[in-house]
Amino acid sequence: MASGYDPKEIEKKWQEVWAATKLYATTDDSNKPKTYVLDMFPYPSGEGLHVGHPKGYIATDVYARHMRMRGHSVLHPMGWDAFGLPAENFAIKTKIHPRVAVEKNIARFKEQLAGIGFDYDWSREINTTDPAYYTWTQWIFLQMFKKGLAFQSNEPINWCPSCMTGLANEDLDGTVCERCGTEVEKKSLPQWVLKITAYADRMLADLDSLRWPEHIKEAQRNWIGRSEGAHIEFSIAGSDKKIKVFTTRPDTLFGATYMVLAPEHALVKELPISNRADVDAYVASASAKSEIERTDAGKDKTGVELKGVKAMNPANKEEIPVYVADYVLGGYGTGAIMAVPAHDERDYEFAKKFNIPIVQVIEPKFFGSKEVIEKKFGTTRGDEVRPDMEFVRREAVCAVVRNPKDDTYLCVSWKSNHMNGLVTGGIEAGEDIVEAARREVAEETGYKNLKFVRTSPVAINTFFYHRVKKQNRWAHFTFVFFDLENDECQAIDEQETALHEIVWKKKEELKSFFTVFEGDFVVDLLNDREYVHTGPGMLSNSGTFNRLDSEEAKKKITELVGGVLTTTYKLKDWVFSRQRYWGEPIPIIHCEKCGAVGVPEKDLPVLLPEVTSYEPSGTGESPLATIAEWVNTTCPECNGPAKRETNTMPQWAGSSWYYLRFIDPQNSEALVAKDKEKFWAPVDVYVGGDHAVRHLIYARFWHKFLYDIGSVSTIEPFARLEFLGFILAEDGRKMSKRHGNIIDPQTVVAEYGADTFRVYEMFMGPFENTVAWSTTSIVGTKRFIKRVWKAAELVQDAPATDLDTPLHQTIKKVGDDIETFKFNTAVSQMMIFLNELEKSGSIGKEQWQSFLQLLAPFAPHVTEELWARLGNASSVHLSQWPQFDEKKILASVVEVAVQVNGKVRGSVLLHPDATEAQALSAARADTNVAKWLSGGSEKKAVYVKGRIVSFVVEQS
RNA sequence: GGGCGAGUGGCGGAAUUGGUAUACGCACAUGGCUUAGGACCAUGCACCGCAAGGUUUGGGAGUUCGAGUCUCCCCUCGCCCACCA
Repeated sequence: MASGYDPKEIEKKWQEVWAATKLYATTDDSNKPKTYVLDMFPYPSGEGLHVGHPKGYIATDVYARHMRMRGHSVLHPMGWDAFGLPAENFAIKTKIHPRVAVEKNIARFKEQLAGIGFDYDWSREINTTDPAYYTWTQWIFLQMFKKGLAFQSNEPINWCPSCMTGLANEDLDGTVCERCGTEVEKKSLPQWVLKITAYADRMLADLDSLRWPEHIKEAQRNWIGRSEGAHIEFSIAGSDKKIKVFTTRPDTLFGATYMVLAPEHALVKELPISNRADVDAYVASASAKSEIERTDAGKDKTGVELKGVKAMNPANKEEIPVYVADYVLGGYGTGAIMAVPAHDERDYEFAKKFNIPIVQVIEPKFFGSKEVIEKKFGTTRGDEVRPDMEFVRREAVCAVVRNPKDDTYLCVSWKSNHMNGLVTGGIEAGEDIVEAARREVAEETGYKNLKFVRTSPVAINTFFYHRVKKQNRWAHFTFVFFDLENDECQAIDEQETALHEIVWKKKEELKSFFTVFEGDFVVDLLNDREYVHTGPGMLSNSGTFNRLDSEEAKKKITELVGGVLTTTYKLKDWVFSRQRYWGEPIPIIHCEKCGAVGVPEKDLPVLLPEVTSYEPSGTGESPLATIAEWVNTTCPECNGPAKRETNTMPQWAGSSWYYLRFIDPQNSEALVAKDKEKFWAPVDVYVGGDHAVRHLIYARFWHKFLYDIGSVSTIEPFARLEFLGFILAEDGRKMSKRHGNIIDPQTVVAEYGADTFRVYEMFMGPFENTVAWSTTSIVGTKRFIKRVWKAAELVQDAPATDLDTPLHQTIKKVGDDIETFKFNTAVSQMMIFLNELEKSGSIGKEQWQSFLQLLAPFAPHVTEELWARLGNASSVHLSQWPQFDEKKILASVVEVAVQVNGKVRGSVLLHPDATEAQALSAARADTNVAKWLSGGSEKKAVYVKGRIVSFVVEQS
């Protein structure tokens, strides 16, 4: 009889054994395949860990243990991202040195982690605030400085008046500081900036090679925000000044009917404006407005015309007005736009409000090639464009007739070829468009009392093959909207009646009803009275460019007006200085004679000096600036008097390369030794969530730089990324001190044991899902572990043959599921196996060992104990992962459901290799199936091997 | 407004990718064992129905012998980005 399951005792015992035997020491053993598994390392906050933090750590632990059992050399390290504002703000409040607070927090974190039973090799622990670590952070900065990728700038930056430091765009939450929520200001300070934009295209392109969740890749793309377009200059009448704009749509230039300058734009001050007072007032009110108000996309457009100023549209040489408006942002593109109200919703809204002309220059184009039609309808209908035929262009009209009584639309359905559409027809020479539409409606449908509502400003071009006229047609459709006044009908020509029938359809039925391929567009048009066509198309009202495709026109029109095709990014260069104490000193010395000089590499690290006060000066200088003996130094180049750079690096610096240091944490010669880097890099699986987008951008940027200077051998740092879903408190809110709903993992481990805790976190739901903690549900996994404990009593020498199939299915599923991070179903499969085991009543020793091995990555302590009790001398965690036998996965008999007319009427037991004939006859022999078959004549019978038998019976 | 994703029992969630929907677990119910139990064991548990049977994966249509899964329309929710020219 085994004694009762006591997690406290066995967990402590094995953790001590593992530590004493250095069971998890990482070996750089290049004879084995390698796996590098990494969590986003934590910031050791004063709050300690809550049960949400270890979820990712458990996942990587399971994955790492499993890969080790599969014979891999495994690197699974842990460390601390310990620079940053919270520790510093705490220091300001308490006068305790941030280093002291950080050490204390780390000790607490380690204590909390210790009880969970991770397989970290603590000899590789790193800490970003350790001089032996940050010397290499500074070294990387120096290499960037040498390559001109780190440079000084005086441009106005975001300044948080509360944190008293400059911030990168990425540190903002909209327009407020993401740490303290204070509205940021613009401030001009000398800043260090990293040229991350130089890597934008590579960061974009190399995403394709990564095994990352699509939504994270998409977030990276959005963050980089590449857009291709052109810079175009507009001259100003009576001035030599020019307005330079960036546009992604140079093809719409002929439709640019006004221009807008951002309130911050330099020209607003410089131009000879006759209503100066109004303009200045507007600019002042725009800058006074909180940026949240200003950038709220939903709000009404505001702006003021610059009177006395006219710009010239370089395409059609027309004079157009210039406005200042805050819907144009100073920080993007050139801070000025050409406005094309016909093809941009924001410009449209503004133009409507200020009565500015709207000129359509792009007409939607629907080209009915064979491919397009096949893709949309899955089949061709004979109206596809004939590739070798000329097009005959016709002016045409499309009548949109609404019956206001029941809100339905008049449609016609052609009998001969199943075409469903609206009433359309050609416009006769000299005929008015609206008259033509009325005539077509009357001829085709008989309705004659129509109230004209509007014509759509947007015309479209449809290219198709006219089956009756046997020619390629290019129909230029204008839309005319009517309301039906009454049902009065005139007689329709019999010929017409024979061709088609009339149907009234509700708006929401139209999309599926239409079989003309411009149908979707027509529905959009009637859904949206203010429809603005922002897509591609065919040019109109554009002089010699008319009828050109918009894509081609982009280049040609840019050339015409002397513009330059160019690419811009949302991503801005990275403002890299912080005016704070607790960060890596930027290793630069300012000399009056030599300028900014890099600290020689032999003098690294530039140690963070001791200070008496951690307060930022508030003048834009860091606390370091107050330490004269540290600041004053000599220039490494001319030996003259010089001053140290007093700004520090942002918290992101240390985390941008830490994954490399784990590979070779003690190296004092290089940030990582080449051979070790070659062996371990890249990170095979990287796990995290939350602020991942920015961290990933920065780390990828640094990594690519390190690749360029030969420090690393891979172009990307993280080959595979798994996104972590968070754990919420039981009340569904985030766990926080403020809500008082934090659950400490130590409490849970003390009450349920580490193995239960680990299995529960993996079983809670899909790994990427956000799930609320549940103190009631965790007992389920506790029961499971206890039942495993008890099942050890069922072990016998002889294998239980009835467990062969479930065991081998479980081996396969658990292995596959760990590989794909589907831990919840891996656990559930092991529960299923345990149920089978208990039902069977006995299990062979070998089978039991295999099961323990499968469970070992999830519940390392209890499995180690039971493994040892079987007489194994070495650890289960170093044992070899069990192999499944394909043959044993297949059961010797399978239960196959039998359907009659789609309903399950019985099931039959079949050999997996049974033939269709055998399956069908067995199915027919089932009494209940026979009953349902006897009601009629059998039309069809299907057998899908091992799955299903399906009969179709026609009732007689 | 844009992008991405998701809607399955009272709850967390499964479903070999088009093949018996609701696995596994929680909660709940009944019974057992117990001095006791927030321990353990057994049974039941999508819905309607005494049953035969019928209905059910947000709603509606379609393709198919067969749809949670594929196609179209509509509704709801979540996340990220948001006047990016």
